[in-house]
Amino acid sequence: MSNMKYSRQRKAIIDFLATRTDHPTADIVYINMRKEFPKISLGTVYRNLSLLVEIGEAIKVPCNDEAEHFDGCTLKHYHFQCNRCGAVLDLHISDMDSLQDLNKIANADFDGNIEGNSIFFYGKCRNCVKELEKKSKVKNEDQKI
Amino acid sequence: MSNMKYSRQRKAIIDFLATRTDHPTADIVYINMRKEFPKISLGTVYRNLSLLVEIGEAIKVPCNDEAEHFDGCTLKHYHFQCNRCGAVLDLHISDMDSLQDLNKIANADFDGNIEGNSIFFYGKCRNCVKELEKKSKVKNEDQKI
DNA sequence: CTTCTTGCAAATAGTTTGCATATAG
DNA sequence: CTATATGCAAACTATTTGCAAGAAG
Repeated sequence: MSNMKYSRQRKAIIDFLATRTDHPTADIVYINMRKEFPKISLGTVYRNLSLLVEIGEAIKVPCNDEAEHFDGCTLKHYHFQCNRCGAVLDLHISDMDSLQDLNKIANADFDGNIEGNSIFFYGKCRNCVKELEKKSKVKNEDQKI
Repeated sequence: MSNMKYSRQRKAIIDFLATRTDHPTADIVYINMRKEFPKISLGTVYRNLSLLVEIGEAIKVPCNDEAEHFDGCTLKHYHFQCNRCGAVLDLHISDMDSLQDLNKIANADFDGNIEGNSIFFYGKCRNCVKELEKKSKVKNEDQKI
């Protein structure tokens, strides 16, 4: 990994991920890169994203979507996906203590070695909660996302 | 969903899922169905699997694999994936109390509505732990999975 | 110069779908 | 009979890869 050369495309992808909190898919990254590099290819985007994951500058967010989501923030945190609009959001839990022993608890009944876990929350995001409130008040209005 | 007709293929898929604890992918189901129905198509397998998921007779196991894994056991339990051999196993946690308040804890700092979570554990399964022990004793032996 | 990176296009893996035929009710 | 299910093949989506040309060190 030390044999990595600088590339403007990679730099742009890193910068882009840093500005986003919504964990874009490779395709979203691609679309945005094309503004600056009209001829960039999806292959380049994928190659760089997995390279960044390999060297720890990004993580793949495990969520139950068809497509992989990428996160430029590698600090430990949890993720949430809205099952109405599909947005993937960060979740910062202040009371982490409750989660500390999760692996230990799970290992108690498991014949093997548990090394980690990934927790994924789902529900309705703030916007969708609002939308739904509106809809229940004005029932004859069409659904707008 | 009440307009569902009986089919021998669907029955066989349900029975097959019930006998397996390792959460097969659609492809594995397909391969096994071909023993009884040599001309069954992957399309039929996929159609039935998603139908079963819809009516709650099976669940999609959320794991970070390329392919979807299906589980015939719809009772609440957790999953584990071995990051050496890729096996997906069930995890039965007896001390569930610790997990009860997870949504509540997460919701405390979240602007929206958390409805559920999925926890996925990873590490080394029993077999791989054994294999690795063997390897560290007999270092000149090749890796056998 | 040598190695890494890119753009392009073709390949791949998993899954879905249109359609004519077969089967259940 | 009528509606649902099947087999088959083609379509589709996300991702990966081979290769010749371009940029970095």
